[in-house]
Amino acid sequence: MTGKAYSSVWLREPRKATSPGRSREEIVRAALELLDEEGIDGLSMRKLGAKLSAGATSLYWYVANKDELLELAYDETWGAITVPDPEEVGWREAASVTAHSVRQVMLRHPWLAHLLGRLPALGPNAMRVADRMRQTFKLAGFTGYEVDYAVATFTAYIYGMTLPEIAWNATMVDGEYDADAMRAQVMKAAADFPDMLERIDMDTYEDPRVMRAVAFDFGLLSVLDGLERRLVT
Amino acid sequence: MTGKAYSSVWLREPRKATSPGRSREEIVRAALELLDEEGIDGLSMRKLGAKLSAGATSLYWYVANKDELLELAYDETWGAITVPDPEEVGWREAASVTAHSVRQVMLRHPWLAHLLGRLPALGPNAMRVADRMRQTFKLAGFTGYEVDYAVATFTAYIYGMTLPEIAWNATMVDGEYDADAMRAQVMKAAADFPDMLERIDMDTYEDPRVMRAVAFDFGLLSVLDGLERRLVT
DNA sequence: AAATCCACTCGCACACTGTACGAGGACTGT
DNA sequence: ACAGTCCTCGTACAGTGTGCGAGTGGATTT
Repeated sequence: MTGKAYSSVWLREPRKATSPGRSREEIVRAALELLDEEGIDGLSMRKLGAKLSAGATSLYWYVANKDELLELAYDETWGAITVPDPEEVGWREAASVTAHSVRQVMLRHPWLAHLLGRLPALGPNAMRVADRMRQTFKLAGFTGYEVDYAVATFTAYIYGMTLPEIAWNATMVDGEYDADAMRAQVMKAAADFPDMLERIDMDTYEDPRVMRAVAFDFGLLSVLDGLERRLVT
Repeated sequence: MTGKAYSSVWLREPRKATSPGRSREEIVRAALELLDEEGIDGLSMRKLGAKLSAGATSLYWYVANKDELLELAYDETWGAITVPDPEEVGWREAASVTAHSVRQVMLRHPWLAHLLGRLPALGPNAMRVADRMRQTFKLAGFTGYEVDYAVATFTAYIYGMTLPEIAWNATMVDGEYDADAMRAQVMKAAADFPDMLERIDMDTYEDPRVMRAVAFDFGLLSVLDGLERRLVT
């Protein structure tokens, strides 16, 4: 027996927008605003309805449920990602620009941290980016499954690096915590590990934003070098 | 003016367990069971209370709130991670074993996907692992901030690679979806991208579990090679 | 022995969530 | 005028985390 068909917004026909006022696009746009302003918990159907001067349940005409709405908003952000044509700029440059672009978009929409890697990325924008990434690593010289492995490694690095950065921003920058007080407390937690203590002490003299950016470049260079090395042998 | 002090379970004194019956440890253990069995949404204070034959709000004597409970459960899983002494086995071997161990633990506790990179990892177990990782990359030859960059790159890769794997398992393995039906639908979503279609077609002939493992090793090798390359120049 | 204290339990209540349902309104084509 | 379709939304339900305050039982102090 076959199981239930996998269901995603992208696998169904959208409702044709007959009414000029309300539309799926407008709802998604409003949802994005709410998400950017108040984060993932700030988006509730009631609030979204109010923002659109509509009843909460009216939205269910355009969107099957909240998850579907998130899928739509999710794909929308993929649209903002720049993926240069690798044929023009070379694969390393293309990969590098892509990586930085993904990071920037993630930092601009911190709520993505809760969706990335959880939702299937089947929307047209995500597909476009994924396709371009494949082209990039094909041009680099990968073939067969190794194209996938390379893309997976590359994106894994970007996600894994940016995710904690978002979390950090959420508690420290937007949050209401005092940096000095926090460091003092973290040092208490690390009391048993002299090396970690020394490490934390170093933090005092550096701008964490800059550090993050430098770390990202360092890691990106490493990952691309490591991938390139798979090609020569 | 100073902001609010950052608050985490680890930065407070735990309540001494005077009562023999209920204790913080027992609550965390029960929470872990619930999380493993029913996932992150399966854990509610009421359900957890019922499991322990207690009222939901009784737990608040031992734990300040749900987030704190999650912090405790979170750290518990770090305890299961194997980090070999790099002095004994060499840094590459130590890193490799660590990476695989983290992946295994994550796959065994899929709910971690919702916490990793979101919660600060300040618990004793997480600290132990972090410290060992630093030793590993110090032994490799990194110094100063580069130790951090290397560790961050390394862990970013592991998280970023395993996170989507967990999501995939959740929908396909534990989920109720039919693989063939899903592939057919995904192909529809990728209709505009001939290269992606070709790629999806390849999937038919491979065991995805094996593919994931191979991909992980491929990427790990790349990352470690890339990091090693930072040392020689 | 009596009184006080404190560790602990928990029922109730509040504000909030997603969304199923079904009654209605508005507009179209016949 | 009637039928049908598109669209709105009030109400309701089952759930969530958790603040509050009353209550209980055992140990400590007077």
